Amino acid sequence: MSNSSDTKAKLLESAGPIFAAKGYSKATVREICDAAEVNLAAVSYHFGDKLHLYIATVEHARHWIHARTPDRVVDEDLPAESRLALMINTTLTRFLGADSETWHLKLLNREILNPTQACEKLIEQHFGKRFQELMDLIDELGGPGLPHDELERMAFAVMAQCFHYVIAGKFVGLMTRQSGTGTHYTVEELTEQITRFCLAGIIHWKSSPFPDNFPVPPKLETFKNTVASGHTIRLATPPNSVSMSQNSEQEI
Amino acid sequence: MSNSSDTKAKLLESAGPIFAAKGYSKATVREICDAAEVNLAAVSYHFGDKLHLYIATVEHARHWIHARTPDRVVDEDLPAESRLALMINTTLTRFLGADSETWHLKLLNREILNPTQACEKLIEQHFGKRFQELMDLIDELGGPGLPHDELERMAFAVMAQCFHYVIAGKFVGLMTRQSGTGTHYTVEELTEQITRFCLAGIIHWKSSPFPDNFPVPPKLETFKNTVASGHTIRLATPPNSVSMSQNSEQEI
DNA sequence: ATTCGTTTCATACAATTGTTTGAATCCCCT
DNA sequence: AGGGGATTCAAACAATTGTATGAAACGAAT
Repeated sequence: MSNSSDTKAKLLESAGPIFAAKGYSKATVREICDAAEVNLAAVSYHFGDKLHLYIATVEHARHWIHARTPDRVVDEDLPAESRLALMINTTLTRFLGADSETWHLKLLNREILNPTQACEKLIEQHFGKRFQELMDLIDELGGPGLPHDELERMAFAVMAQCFHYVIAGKFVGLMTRQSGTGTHYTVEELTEQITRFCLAGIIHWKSSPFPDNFPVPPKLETFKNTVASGHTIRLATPPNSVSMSQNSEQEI
Repeated sequence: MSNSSDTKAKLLESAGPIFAAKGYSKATVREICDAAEVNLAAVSYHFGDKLHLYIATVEHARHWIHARTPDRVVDEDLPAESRLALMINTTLTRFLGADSETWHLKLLNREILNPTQACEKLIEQHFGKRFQELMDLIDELGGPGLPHDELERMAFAVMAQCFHYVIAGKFVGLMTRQSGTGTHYTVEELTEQITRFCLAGIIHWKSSPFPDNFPVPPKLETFKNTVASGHTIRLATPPNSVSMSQNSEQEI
């Protein structure tokens, strides 16, 4: 064995930033091996092929993030409002904070936008648990006994606002370019904004009515009126395993 | 000139779904020309190169979407709550409705996630105006005189929730896979959910306090405590023009 | 009908990429 | 010391891709 794990580790460390910066298909095995200062055939020897090197790299990134920013242990005596603020702040710090520039986080962002097998493990080992905690918190805040689907969608409402500035960050930057408000999107300001907004939304959820004079199913003029209403959006590929498919990949 | 515009149009029509499905770099000129049933050299002749074919295709998609689902003219007499619901429903219908499966919308989604020159035009000609309308509406609902930055971030809160199920749709699908609540994410249910949640958030915004006993800047254990606080997130590339850069492209 | 600019075509080129191969080298164990 | 498996290496292969080339076909104006 000797220094086998040495080149393997060097490959993982070097593949990370390249995969994170250029994506899977645009990253070349050659430049990864060059960066790692190992031979070209090392990938094939240690990982089988490029795909399995990628999967191993994502796993490595997950371990790094988890070891570096572990889930904070919340004090049970803390009021629910503060715990929500804490949770939002933790998420924002993870995604927008100092570590947001590391390849580890960029790679995880990729997996959120375009999940592969590695993302499933991510959900099993991390996101699933945190999401359940968030739903419990919302149930505690919004008055108990909320239907599961409403609870779930509200949890996504919180997550969506945290994720938005990461995954659509470039778009936000373009939108705010002329108003010059780019400096108002710090972790602190966003923590306060999202917390207050979501707290108001959760606490007043039950008493917030949907406008009853909402215009009838407003099918657009040229819209196909067959499935314009009641259309269920497709959410990922069916129950099957998410794999590295050739088509429909998120890329540019 | 003769049938020059014919092959040009055929190229645009055929390049659209391919670019939308596979992204810019993974789409090949060969398959586009095969689909369009034109010669390989036609791209070089009519558009110069592959990049300018892509830009022209995005422009074409924008025109198609705009002609197919024009902005609805809202009745000024409608209460602000209903107008917000209408706006949310329109956005959701556009992004999750029947047209969400068309290549035109998929291509625009790509531009939101990873803007190029084409996205700047998109913002100038469409998103910018709609965003201003949304801010005006929020100002009307949340009690007038809200600071511009708060207004802007609240507008993003609305947008974030609408966009979330599109850009992170696969992730949402994986998260809800075991709870079996995938059927609860229709345009109608999401319209009601997001509208009620945001209405509560906007209307009770001023009276929603940030928890004062929020734990001090909770720097994580192993966190670099230099820039852990007050770190401004990077939003897109600086004031310069967004172009098709080699690195840091959203892809997989 | 001839001419000339425009457009299309088959083909080739140069560059890049993932993967394989077989020999050379290293390192541990007896 | 040396045998032998594990590892590394340089080189090459096969496939793909963007682009260039020069000839052929077309169409309208003279």
